[in-house]
Formats: sequence, C-alpha cells, structure tokens
Amino acid sequence: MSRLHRLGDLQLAIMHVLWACGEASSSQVHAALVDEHGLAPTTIATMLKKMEDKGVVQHRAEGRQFIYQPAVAEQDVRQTMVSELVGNVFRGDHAALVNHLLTEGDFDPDELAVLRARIEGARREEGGSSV
Amino acid sequence: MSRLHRLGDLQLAIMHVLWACGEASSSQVHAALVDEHGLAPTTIATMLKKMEDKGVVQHRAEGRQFIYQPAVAEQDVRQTMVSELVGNVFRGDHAALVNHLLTEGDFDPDELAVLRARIEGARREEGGSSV
DNA sequence: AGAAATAGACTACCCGGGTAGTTCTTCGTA
DNA sequence: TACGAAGAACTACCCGGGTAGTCTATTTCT
Repeated sequence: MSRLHRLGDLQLAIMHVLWACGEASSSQVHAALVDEHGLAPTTIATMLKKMEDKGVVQHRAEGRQFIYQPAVAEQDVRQTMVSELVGNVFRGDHAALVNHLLTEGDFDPDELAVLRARIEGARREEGGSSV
Repeated sequence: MSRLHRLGDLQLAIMHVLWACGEASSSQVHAALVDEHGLAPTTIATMLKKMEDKGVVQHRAEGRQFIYQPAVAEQDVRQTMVSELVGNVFRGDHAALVNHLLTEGDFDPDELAVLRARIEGARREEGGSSV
C-alpha cells in the first residue's frame, strides 16, 4: 500500500525521466539530464543502482545494457512527499499549504478558474454524499 | 533576502517550538519535543548548535544557559520548502500541487469555503486591473 | 563544604544522497 | 584480429541530518 517513498533531488529528476519515457537505459537518462544537471554518466548509473536497492526502480537486461523502469507510481511519490511537507512544515494543516500557494505563488486567471472548479467539485463530493 | 532554508525533520520540529515560543532554552525545546520524539537532551543541544552554524537560529546567554531564538521567519522556510517541492516533485507546476491537495487531502466544507474565498481574492488582484 | 544536578563543549558515529573514478568485460569495427 | 568504445561493477569520498556519550564547569541543595 504505497510505502514511504522519500526521494532526493536527483532521484526525482531520474524518476521524472522514467515516468515520462516509461523505461530508459542509464545512458538515456543521462542524456536527458546532462543539460540541466551536468553529471557524469557514472553518477546516474550509481544512483540508479541505489534506487533499485531502495525499490523505486527495476531493471531488465537487454543485450549488454540495463533498461530501467519505475517501480513506484508518480502519484505515490507525490503523496508521500506532500504528506511529509504538510506534516513537517505546516504541522499537518493541509489547508494552510493551499493557502500558502494561493498567496505566494502567482497564478494566472485561467489556472485560478480551474482551481475554483476543482474546489466546487470537492465541495459537492464532500457535502452531497459521504464516501 | 530570504536565502535558501532547507531544514530537516528535527530542525523543523525545533523551529516550530521556537516560532511558537518566541525563544526557548535547549532544555525547554527538549521538554516540548520529548513526548513525540523521545530524544536525548544532548541531541537537541547539538542540533541547535548546528542550526546556529547554519544561521537559522541565534542564541544569547542568560546566566549560564543559552536562550535560542529563530533567525529565519516561518514564512521564509515555508517559501523555500514549498518551492523545492513544487520544483522537484511537480516540475514547477504549482497548480498541480494545489490540484493534488484538493483531490488527495479531504477538506471539510468550511475549509473549502475559505479556500474559495482566497481564490476569489487572488483572482481580483491578478485579473482585476488588466482584464 | 561536599555532593548532586545542570548546562555547554567536544567528539564520535551512522546513514543516505550525491558525485565520480577505476576496472573488467564485451561488442563492433577498422 | 586487435583495438577502441560502451556499459556494468566496485570502490571511494564528501556532506549534512540525526543521535548521543563523555567531559568539564557551574550552581544549588543538604
């Protein structure tokens, strides 16, 4: 049931590549990240290995090289990371985080419209029928 | 102006005590945290020292004990931590985080009302003058 | 005054994220 | 065929969060 998946910066960057591509070799991941991160290929390989030990990615061998796949869903990671943030920084008050985002982040009007609609939806679910 | 303040779990717990109390001695912080964290007093003291090196707290001597104060505002820390989360987990899409919170966290109706009002406020600031 | 509690200083570890070099194997190609 | 490139394995670090023991000085209590 979606254990705790706390990932570091590089690990998240790697996961994003994997989530986006479905699967990728170490060098493909490196190619995708080298522009913004500028890391050695071995760094990616090492990280991938550590991540496999952690259970967040899997690999299968294809010829001489390893093809890596995500072993955890993006949603699960988001869940964990957001929960921890809310717990540690906002003392469990998730509404405070939303508030923070609304006041600090500047949203453009259409984003706000989407969010408002989303809130209406949530309200309907909440108030209308108990799930 | 509000440099990067990335704090760990314990550091955040300590900061919350300091933010709440305004100032506190090491043993007071320990007293406030021992129930949920169950840590040795020296652990708190060591952490406080490290945090002072980092510049997130300050101390002054009162008699033979140190009184610590926050040296960074809660708002700044929230800013940093949320920005990093949004950047690393949501690829910079802050609206996606709000969405996540709205769908995953269950808010009660009055919280939703508050949030909706907040969105209205943001919309007025944002769109009011230009649109 | 002497003992006990208190508080800071110093030191030592562990762990995991991050970074990368070196080595060994294998495969493609000149 | 022999060499060079590609890729995995192994190893080695650094750094910072976290945890805590010990040591020393001070203060307070009996």
